[in-house]
Amino acid sequence: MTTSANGRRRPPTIHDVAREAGVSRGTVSRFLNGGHYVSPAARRSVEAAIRKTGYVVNRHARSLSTGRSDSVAFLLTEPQEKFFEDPNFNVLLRGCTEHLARHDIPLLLMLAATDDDRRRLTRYITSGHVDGVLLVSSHSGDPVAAELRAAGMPLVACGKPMGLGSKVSYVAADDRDGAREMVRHLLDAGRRRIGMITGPLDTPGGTDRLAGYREVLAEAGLPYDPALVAEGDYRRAGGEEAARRLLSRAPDLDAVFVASDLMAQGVVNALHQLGRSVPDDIAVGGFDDSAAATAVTPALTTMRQPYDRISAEMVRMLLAQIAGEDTAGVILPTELVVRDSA
Amino acid sequence: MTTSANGRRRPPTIHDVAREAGVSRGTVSRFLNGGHYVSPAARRSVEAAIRKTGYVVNRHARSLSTGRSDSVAFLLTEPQEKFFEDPNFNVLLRGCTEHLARHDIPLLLMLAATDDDRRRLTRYITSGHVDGVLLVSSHSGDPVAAELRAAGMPLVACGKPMGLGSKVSYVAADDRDGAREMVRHLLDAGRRRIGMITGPLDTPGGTDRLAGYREVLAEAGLPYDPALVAEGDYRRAGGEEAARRLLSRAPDLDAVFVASDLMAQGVVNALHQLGRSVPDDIAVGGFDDSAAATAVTPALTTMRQPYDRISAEMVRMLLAQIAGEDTAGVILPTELVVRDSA
DNA sequence: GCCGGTACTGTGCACGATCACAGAAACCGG
DNA sequence: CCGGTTTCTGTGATCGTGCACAGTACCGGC
Repeated sequence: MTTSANGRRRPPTIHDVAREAGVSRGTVSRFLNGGHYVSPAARRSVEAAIRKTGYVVNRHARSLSTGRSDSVAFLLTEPQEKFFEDPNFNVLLRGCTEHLARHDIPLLLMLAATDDDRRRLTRYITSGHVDGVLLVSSHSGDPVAAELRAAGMPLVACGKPMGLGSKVSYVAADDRDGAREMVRHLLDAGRRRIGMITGPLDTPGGTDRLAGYREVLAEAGLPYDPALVAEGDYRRAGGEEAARRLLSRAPDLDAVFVASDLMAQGVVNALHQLGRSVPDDIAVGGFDDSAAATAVTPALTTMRQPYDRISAEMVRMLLAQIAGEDTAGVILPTELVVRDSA
Repeated sequence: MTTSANGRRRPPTIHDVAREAGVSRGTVSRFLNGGHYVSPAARRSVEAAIRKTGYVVNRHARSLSTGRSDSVAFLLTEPQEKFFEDPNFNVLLRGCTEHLARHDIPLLLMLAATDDDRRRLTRYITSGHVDGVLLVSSHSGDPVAAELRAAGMPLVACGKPMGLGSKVSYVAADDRDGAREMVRHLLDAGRRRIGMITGPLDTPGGTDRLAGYREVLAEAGLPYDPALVAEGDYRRAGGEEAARRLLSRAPDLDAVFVASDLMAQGVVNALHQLGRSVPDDIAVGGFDDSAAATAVTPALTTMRQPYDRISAEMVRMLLAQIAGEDTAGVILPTELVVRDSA
């Protein structure tokens, strides 16, 4: 006698509830979906029957019938470590979860580190399990995006996609303008030998911030010196390493614009170890205004990326696409946050 | 004229493929599921038809028919930041993903930070969208676990559950024995004033490691001094802070056993700032053997948790449960890794 | 008493797959 | 050429829902 009181394993169906409540399946179904056109008496007995049977709706059957799944994927097409380390990513993820929660839509995080994962998850997504996809990928010429769009899947990317022809909706911060403002801030503070540690230069975010840096230097009549620029990878350790490279090439730097706070944290550590004081010897400007900005001493002057607005906008656009509307790209402004490092 | 060549939006069904290939639905279905009893000629024309129509199986229909969903949830019932920071969590997650991939099963990561999220996701899970759940939660008297088990959902927890009556299968490292081995190692090195920074003491992992520490001290005839013990939260910053507390109370410590490498990293930083050298003044023993162990100088002596085996075991047990078998708890041994810090 | 309208209820079909089953075709040994 | 097995194929029935639709009951107004 191992099985419990109910010998059957089959979960209760809407039919069981209907029988228990003494009404028809249709009435139960109406009750479940808003409850319009259900008499108070029927409503009460259905409620009781649901409690008694422990009924939960079978989402496969519902989805098959309606064509919707009422869930959304958050797809990460790169190794998760890189993003999990970044406080901003957590803010973005949390924001998307919360905004979707208002519509009672669960968010499924899918991690695709390998090509094999990508294939498996692409198939999973296109086979109807989600209504739409929020995509995060720094190398955003991502074939996955094109593939999902081709399958007619609603999709919004975080960050400007690389290929312009792909017609992928996106939400991004204004990288170029943000970089301009930060470099101008450094110039206004009297700095003249300003270096930069960029993000990966095969991504739009990486190149746009570099472009802003170069523009402002040119406008100020300062020469562009490639020796003052080092490429980083948005990670803490990468920033530390890039700072060492940069200072060995150009010991006379008086400021560095670093394309992410996480890297800037590494930069500040490296400068301390090299005996340079921040900001007296060298000013450091970050980017993101992530938790890393205030976790370091001195606290970072940085460009705030409006991650709360970005997640809100991504969700809004995705729901619009799911509802059948077309959406385009959105670029949101950044904001200078002056603290102690510059 | 905004729509593309095919005016309809309806994705192709198995029926469309069958018609295109000149065979019946049954034959296409057999082809899709292993391909037994399908003649070579039929096979070829079905393959061609699938390519031509761009057919992908509708998983809702399949799941409705089979009762399976061929996907698994990885449920995190606490704020993600805490776990995402931990390199071990990434190893565990990656391991589960890979082991499931061998069975072609996608893993869906579900984050439940709030009670609201927990309700939503519990409903989502019990309504049939996944075949089983891998649960990670440090406060593992988790009501979610009990609820899912009550609904008959296969479930394996990472870490020993708090309530013994809950009958939840789990996989855990041998915390008590690991702690014993580390403290014995510190004693063997001649240390006598050994402090400890624990994990949260409302979790089994936290109390078991503390128990091991106390046992070995007692066996060595050393007194247990509560002033030498501080409670931490497994996070880097928490370790740093706990170390300061500990040293202000007991400046004559000659060793600390820290219940996680991430905290130990913070401890080493704090000790450096306080002018103590590691391991000469104070030896530091960690726990986990995570990436943090080698990211710090000196590299940490630590207890390795076999995360690759843990993930393998969790997946194996979950699949067994899905197949209808019963599984119990599994405790895996840890291993002392001697490096420079102790 | 008939009318139109509103509130409510039940029936049957559709969704897109799997699966059991029956029957056809092919093969094979005697 | 027969009976028996194996291989292959198509035809319903089925899974649990939502939804369109038909139908009932009640109500107020002329």
